[in-house]
Amino acid sequence: MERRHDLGAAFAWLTRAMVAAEEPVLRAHELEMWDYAVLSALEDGPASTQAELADTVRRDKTRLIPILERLEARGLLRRTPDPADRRNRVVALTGAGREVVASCRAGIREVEADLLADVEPGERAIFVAVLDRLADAARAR
Amino acid sequence: MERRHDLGAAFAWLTRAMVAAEEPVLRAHELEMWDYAVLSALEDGPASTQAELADTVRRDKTRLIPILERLEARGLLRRTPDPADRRNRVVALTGAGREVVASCRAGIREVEADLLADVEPGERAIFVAVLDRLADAARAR
DNA sequence: GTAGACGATCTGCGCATGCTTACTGTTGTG
DNA sequence: CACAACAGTAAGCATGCGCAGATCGTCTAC
Repeated sequence: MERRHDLGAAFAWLTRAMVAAEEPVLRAHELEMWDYAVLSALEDGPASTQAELADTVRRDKTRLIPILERLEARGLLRRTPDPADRRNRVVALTGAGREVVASCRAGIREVEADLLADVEPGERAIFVAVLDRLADAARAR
Repeated sequence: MERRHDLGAAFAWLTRAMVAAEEPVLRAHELEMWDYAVLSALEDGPASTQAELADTVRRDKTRLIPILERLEARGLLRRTPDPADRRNRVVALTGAGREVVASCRAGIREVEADLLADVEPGERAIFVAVLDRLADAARAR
């Protein structure tokens, strides 16, 4: 019987550690973790409704609203009424938002590199690839 | 520039997914997640103080107390005053506790196997090994 | 056109969390 | 012996969370 931590426990610890390690990066850009999550989700393209955006970032749609307002007030994103269905508000990054999230990501990549510094490059690549696939699968559920 | 999720986001999603997937296993043993975490932490040996135990499971010591009382009432662990320093209560698994946690772990290993089912065995071994090492490092901080 | 569905928003409930304070019993140090 | 430090316990506070309900404006199907 192999002797190791439960995967769930390992994921939980690493989540905590990453949140803590990334906090200075986000604070340097005056962003909360959820702000970054939202901006990051919009990088692949606008969200056609706020409800859809709430779903992709796994956050309650009512709790998402203050975040969107803050980010819009800072000029990082725009909410435009959808002319085809005026119930919807399309959420899209602005140029400034794209810059901020790119800068954040660069900082976060450094933190990640630090975490993985002691892992041999070959194993590191496999680890990251598998993690990415598993995350996709977990997200799809 | 490689196109992938942030590690932190991946860890967070997988944590959620594992908590959800393991819930039926724990419920079958009438355990909360924290109950399992406590019992699991005690598997390697008794905790010489409750504060130390709280620290290893990363839980506030005052919040740990009701958990310990519940588990002790169910006969899964024992809190014995330390004769050498009667301020301390040594927390140790009972035989029943050891059985329950072993049974839980077996169920959780199945859930984990399910998660990793689509990963090729060689990559799976590397992934699990690296994850385990990273978790240890994150925990030590 | 009327009814039902849906998106955005607001408000509030219940729950879990980490922290803080306070109290008691115990230890050991000066 | 007195006093500071520490473990265990209890109680309270502020925060953040998901979720439910209500409202309003907007579609869409009949």
